[in-house]
Amino acid sequence: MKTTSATRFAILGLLSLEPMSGYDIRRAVDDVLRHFWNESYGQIYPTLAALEHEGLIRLMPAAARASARRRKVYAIAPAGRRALAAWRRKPPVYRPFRDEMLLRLFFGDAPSTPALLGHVKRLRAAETRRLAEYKAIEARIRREAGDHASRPFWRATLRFGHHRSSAIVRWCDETARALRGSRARTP
Amino acid sequence: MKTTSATRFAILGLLSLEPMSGYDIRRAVDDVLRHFWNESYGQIYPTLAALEHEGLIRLMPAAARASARRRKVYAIAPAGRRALAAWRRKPPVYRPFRDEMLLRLFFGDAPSTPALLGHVKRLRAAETRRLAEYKAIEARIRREAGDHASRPFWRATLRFGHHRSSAIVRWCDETARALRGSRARTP
DNA sequence: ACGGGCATGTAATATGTTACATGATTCA
DNA sequence: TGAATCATGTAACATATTACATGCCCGT
Repeated sequence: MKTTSATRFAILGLLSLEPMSGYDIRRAVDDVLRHFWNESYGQIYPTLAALEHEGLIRLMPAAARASARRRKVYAIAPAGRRALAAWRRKPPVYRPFRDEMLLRLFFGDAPSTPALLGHVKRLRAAETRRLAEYKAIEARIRREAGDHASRPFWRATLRFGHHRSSAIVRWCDETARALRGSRARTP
Repeated sequence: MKTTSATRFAILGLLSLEPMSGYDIRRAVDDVLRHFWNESYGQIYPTLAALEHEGLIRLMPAAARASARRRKVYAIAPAGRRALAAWRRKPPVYRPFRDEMLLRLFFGDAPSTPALLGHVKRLRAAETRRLAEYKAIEARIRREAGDHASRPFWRATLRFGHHRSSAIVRWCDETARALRGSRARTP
């Protein structure tokens, strides 16, 4: 394996906060990393097995687990913390991004303009929803992580989302105006 | 094949502008779609074959080709134009995005702060470069596509990049300030 | 004559999602 | 007791990148 994937570090990162099962990790990703990350079970379970094999995480003894269920709770090992720290300092590799909405827009023409305006409108609604979510998360961080050492970092990622979504909303408004205008000029 | 991939439509879209070879398509993607799309030869050539098989594009006769070289130039077929038009109107499927820089930042701590500030600084430089590129492309559109019907659509995608990059630059500045500040407060 | 760009294509590999199989536990 | 949720795992499939193989054509 060549493994340039960040999946293992997302998992290691979450385990650095507290011990978790594969199921917990999935939930944590969906709950807290959602705005800039995602993982599926198909990635999580095999990666967990590999990480344990490499000694970066340890399976906690059943006795120490919260319930009698057959959950498998993993904790990060010292080698895992070191790997995480090293990865954190490494400049992220650039991943070219793809945007299907922009692709549609680029190949737009007069007859498709109403449909494209619909795409823009839906995007605007989605980004507006995100802005509201960010506000809720910010309140939650203030409440639950008042003094946590990670707070400034969590806040920074949140602010990224805020800046990004605000900019997209502004773009949607500008573009709706421009496209309605050009449709009027070119009937 | 289930084929929800937009690759075929990126190719169809480019061929709707003018007939091209696989090599040309790769160059066009890198040249004009670069800011929101990418394709590799490994995708382009097999997709071209499939598209021709389905009758969405046609191989132009060698005689009609610009040079005597063994280039294979494809033109979009009427069925291809129809498929492109139908796709254009379909709301884009949401693809969750992943940002490795934000992932690093989220799992940041005091000792890694200087490295993270480095990531932020490099991102700022990259987005600033993009802004300059957008300006150059805007001038080029004005020059080369003064009256082209696609101009409003091309401009809209460009404006998206502008809004996005500007917002990220602002976030970088804000975040650099915040992280330097919290490093000072938590030594 | 040869280096660089033009040009097509494939194989190996990486990465990821989705759907399914399986079953335990909890609670109304 | 039955539905919802917890929980683990895998197989099939989809998508994409990278590296390689191959060879032509043009200008110096």
